[in-house]
Amino acid sequence: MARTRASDHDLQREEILEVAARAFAARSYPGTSMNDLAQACGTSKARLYHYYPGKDAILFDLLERYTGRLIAIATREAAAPGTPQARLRQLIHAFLAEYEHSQTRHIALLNDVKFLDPAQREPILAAQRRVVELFAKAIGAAYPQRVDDINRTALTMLLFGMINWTFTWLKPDGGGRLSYADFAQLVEAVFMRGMQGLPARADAEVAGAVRSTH
Amino acid sequence: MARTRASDHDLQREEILEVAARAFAARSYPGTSMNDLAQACGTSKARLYHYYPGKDAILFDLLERYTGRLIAIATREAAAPGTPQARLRQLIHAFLAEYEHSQTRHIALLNDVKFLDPAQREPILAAQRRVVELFAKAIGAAYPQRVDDINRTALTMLLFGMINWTFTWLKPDGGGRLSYADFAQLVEAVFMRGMQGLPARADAEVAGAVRSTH
DNA sequence: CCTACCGATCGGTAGG
DNA sequence: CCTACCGATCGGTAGG
Repeated sequence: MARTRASDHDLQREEILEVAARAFAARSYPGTSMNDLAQACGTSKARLYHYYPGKDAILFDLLERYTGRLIAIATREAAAPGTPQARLRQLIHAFLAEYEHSQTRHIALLNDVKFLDPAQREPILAAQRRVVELFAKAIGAAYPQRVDDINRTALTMLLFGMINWTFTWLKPDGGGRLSYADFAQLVEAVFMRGMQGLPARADAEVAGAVRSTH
Repeated sequence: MARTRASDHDLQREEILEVAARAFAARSYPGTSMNDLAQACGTSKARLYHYYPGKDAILFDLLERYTGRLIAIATREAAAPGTPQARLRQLIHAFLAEYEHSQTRHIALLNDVKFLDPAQREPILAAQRRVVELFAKAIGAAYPQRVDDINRTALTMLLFGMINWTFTWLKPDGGGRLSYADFAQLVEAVFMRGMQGLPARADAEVAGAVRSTH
């Protein structure tokens, strides 16, 4: 046998997570029973309990893996070459590319974190905060004169709002006339042009003026 | 007695809806039992069943009233005086003002429509489509040269994305430094400036040219 | 005689 | 890794 016991175990868990993400997205976490999951997996409830100690462990593993992937993408793009604006553009495109094939996991992340107990919920929320922070940094670096402590979070959530709920209307792989890549282009155009329209910070101008007179 | 039987009945139902919206927002529809609702209302389950024939009827009444309010707002703003751009600006502000004090109902609308059976779900979805359509019309009227059949839905959902998930991060009434009205200003600035950056439609330009040469 | 409820419990099913 | 179950709780309804 080529595959070891451990790797097979992991493969089984991945299949369970795939099915669970679909079920949680369709009926939510409390609306999905372990019997639902067993049936969707074509197996028994007892078999599920062999791979995971409980329903919550399935949700936690699912969300931990997914948020880990989002952090990896955001971290990778933050270290990419090019100008800050080019990096922000790449970040938008990279996230929408990920969202295109992670719809069910994304829905579970947005709707079901609240059903984890605090000890499991906290690391997931921390990961989400980390992703938001990486976006905030990317926006601030691209538009240093437009972003301040007051509008920083709002601008970040405004950009997230544009891309984070595509699953509600945009289907993957050419269901409609507009692809995820097309939409990324549109988000980039509207957001980045929109940022240029914001008033420049007074202190940013002063800092520049001070620097230029010394 | 000043209050009639009917109006008292209606008052009771409104109080139930208020509590139910809070519960559904916090724990989702399937995660909320009739016992939970009864306890939160400080009453008995039997009393709940006196006012509503079932749990689903509570969710339906809640969502029907809320979507009705959203349609009323969008319809009112569509008929307001001023330029198309001023109307779009007013529409953004009016929706964010509504969202500020409808957070729990809004969460229930976004997460729990799927738990209604098809006969009850369809009118709610139709109402949502109506709201989207009114926004699409407002955007198209404000920027006739930037909107076409391909980007119309995407631009509408992009604007909805900016405002529709404020409940995830923006708290009502000055919890933070940024108010809902401030955020509406920011959305207006970024979106409307962003729209100006989109390429003008070829046929729109041609139509204008044709008109000017005749 | 109806409405507006009550305490108690129905038949089934949840996670484990 | 299945069958046979558990304590508890689900949405909904009985009699009075």
